[in-house]
Amino acid sequence: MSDARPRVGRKRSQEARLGILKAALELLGAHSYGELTIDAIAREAGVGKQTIYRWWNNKADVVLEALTEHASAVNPPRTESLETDVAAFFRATVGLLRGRGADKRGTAALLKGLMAEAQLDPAFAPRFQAFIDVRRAALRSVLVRHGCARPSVTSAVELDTLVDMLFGAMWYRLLLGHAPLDTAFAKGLAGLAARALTAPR
Amino acid sequence: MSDARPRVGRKRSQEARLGILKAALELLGAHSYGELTIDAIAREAGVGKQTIYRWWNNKADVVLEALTEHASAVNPPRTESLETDVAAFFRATVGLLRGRGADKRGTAALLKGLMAEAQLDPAFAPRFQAFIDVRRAALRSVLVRHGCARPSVTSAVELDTLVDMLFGAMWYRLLLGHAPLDTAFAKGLAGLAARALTAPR
Amino acid sequence: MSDARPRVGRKRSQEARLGILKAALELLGAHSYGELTIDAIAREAGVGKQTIYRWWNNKADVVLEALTEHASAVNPPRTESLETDVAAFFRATVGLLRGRGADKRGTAALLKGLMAEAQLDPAFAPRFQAFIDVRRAALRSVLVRHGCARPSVTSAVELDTLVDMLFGAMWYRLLLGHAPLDTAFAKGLAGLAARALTAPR
Amino acid sequence: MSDARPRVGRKRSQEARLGILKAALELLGAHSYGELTIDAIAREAGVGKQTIYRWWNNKADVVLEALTEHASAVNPPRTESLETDVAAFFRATVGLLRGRGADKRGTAALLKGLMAEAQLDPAFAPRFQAFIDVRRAALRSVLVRHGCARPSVTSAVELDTLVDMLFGAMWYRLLLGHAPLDTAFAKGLAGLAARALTAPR
DNA sequence: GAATAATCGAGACGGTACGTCTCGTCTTTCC
DNA sequence: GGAAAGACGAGACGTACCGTCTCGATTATTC
Repeated sequence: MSDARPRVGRKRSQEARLGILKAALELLGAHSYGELTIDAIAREAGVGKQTIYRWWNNKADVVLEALTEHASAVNPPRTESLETDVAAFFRATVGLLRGRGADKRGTAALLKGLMAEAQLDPAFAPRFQAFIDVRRAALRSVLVRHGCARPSVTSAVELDTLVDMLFGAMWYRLLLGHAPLDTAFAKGLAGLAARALTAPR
Repeated sequence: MSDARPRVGRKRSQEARLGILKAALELLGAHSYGELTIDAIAREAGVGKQTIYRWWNNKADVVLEALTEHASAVNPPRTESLETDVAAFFRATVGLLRGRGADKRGTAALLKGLMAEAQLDPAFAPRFQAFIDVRRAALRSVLVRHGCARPSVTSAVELDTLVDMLFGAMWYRLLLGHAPLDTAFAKGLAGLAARALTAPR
Repeated sequence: MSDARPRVGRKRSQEARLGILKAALELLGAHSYGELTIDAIAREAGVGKQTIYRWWNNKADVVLEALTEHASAVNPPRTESLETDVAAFFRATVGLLRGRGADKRGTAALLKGLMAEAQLDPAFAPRFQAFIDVRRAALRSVLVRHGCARPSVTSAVELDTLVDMLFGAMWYRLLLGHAPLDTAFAKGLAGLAARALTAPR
Repeated sequence: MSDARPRVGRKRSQEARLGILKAALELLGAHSYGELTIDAIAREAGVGKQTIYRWWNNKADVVLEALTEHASAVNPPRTESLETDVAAFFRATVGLLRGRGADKRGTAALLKGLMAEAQLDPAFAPRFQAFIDVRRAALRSVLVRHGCARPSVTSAVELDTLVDMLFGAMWYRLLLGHAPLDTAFAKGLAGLAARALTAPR
């Protein structure tokens, strides 16, 4: 199953790999995603450009891996309230709670850049898609757990639509920035979702 | 208010202006937004690059103007059913009904490109925002008309959240392409929205 | 005959052109030809790389033009003695007399580099050839003037061979550096040539 | 004198050594010297790059060794005529008679490449010099044998100059390719040399 | 026969120049 | 003064080799 091909030759340098991811995040802390450059990453990481191109296709791939590496595992809390769970979910996704150092600008800028890149580079889209799908599945499981499992109430299609509405609203605000992505918003979102689920047909 | 500046000298060539917008749309029909280039637009339109930069800031501005020029006025139908109205709205926005010629790939690619640009170019973001706001206001007015005006039922904040959910879901699918943006989706969306509005607190 | 094509558009910047040639010569004064870089020339000249590639094919072309621009016209002195003329010719070619400033290392290094490039880059060879041909023709005319015109004495083929011997010896010493390229050498060369011409068959 | 260092450990693989030299020559048969690459040699020879760098400094060193390995010993024929000897000498040097297989393009391309490298790489120059010196000494001995030994006729300096003229002419034509390096040329060269030696002062 | 040591094929590494591309500006000539 | 043409400075792109390094495997020698 595993293609254990690289048995000979020098092994991939983890130092270089982590250095590149770290450099990407640090540069994203100081400049916008659009200003990020493979050249700059290589310079900052003290690495040859070829070492980046050997393992990634472009800066979007690097940033995506930096994000997944950096992001803690997606295990949303299992509380009683759907509102709380959804809010926690958004917090985890957008990184409302800023980290230390390089994370100054939050994960938001990073996510926006990746979404932009997925639009401009068709080759990157599926990789970004896969990242997104994990989140979608997680949110979906939260909704299922909160009592939308009965087919009589909500069909699978409706469930997917609801996931799109929730995540869609989040991304919409994230991308456009016309309104804050705060807890109140998450609560309102969850409330509307709950009412949609419990309303009589 | 009116800066009556261009009183002397040659007048702006409408031929050039329309040629540029037309060239941009035609090129977008053949290639992706990311591949679009100011140089290519100028070449295709038989125009000097300076003529473009004199009136627009970058390709995103050109494309945005081409879109607004091209897009028919936003006047969604006023039917009895919220579902129908929402579906019509989406059709008008995304251009589900493909046009002829340059519009082969639909407006979808164009919108995705503009959203991407708004993420990467901070200067373009507000202009794109303005374009978006018009749509948001229109959808909001549709919702209001369909009986969500009573403060007892839905607060203004909730209404905004609902708009974000509807438009968000649409953009989410548009940008990620994980599911079709068809009429069924529009109907499902509208149905969930209606139930959220009518459910008991 | 003259392709008077570029009638519109910005004209070629002579400032840039001369700046590039000057930068190339200055860098050659400080480093060897092999160390010379298009990047460095562009940086030194304060010029975009594309401006170099627009008018030249590679660094060899730049250096060749810098050399011809810099070299004064080839008009060897017309003295009575063949020895003197040949010596003067070599002096003019190799640049035994060092110039001021950028010419510190003499033209020698430059010529060696161009000859090397002509071996490595087939596309450059004919351009270098043309440069060489001018010199060959000039030396040949010197020989003719000094009494080798009588077909009874020297055939055209022999004359060519003699030119190859004279220039060949010069280049041989220039390229290998096993012996000095001084006036004594030039005199000895001319003496042997004169004897070869005047010897009985 | 002998640095009996490698007393323990694995011995140098002659298979690898010969494979590298063979690969270099074969690649030189198919491409120009300038296109030759250490990477390509290693790949073609099925050898690690380090194995090349352990024993040679760069591709010029490899090619030079391939040449000396490949070249038959320099023992020019001792005939009565100076013309014949010189012609034979050139044939042996340039390899006018093409070999079979890898030698398709003759030794010419190889020699040109080495001369070019000697100009660009100061570290390689002396090694190439040594190769050249052997040839020079051989040609010189030929001239001496043919009666130029009497100091009354030709001084040592003049003899050196004559060698430079002969070899110089050959290299000049080899490098520039403006005229063929055939037997007629060799004969003409030898004839002029003979006349220069026998002419009265 | 184990320990030591040097070589081997493989291939990743840091570095650097390459030649191309697009950007947004500037200059020229024409209208 | 606008427009078409096109050169300009700037700088990132992705590729190609360079010469070095790290692997694990393979011979030799030495203890």
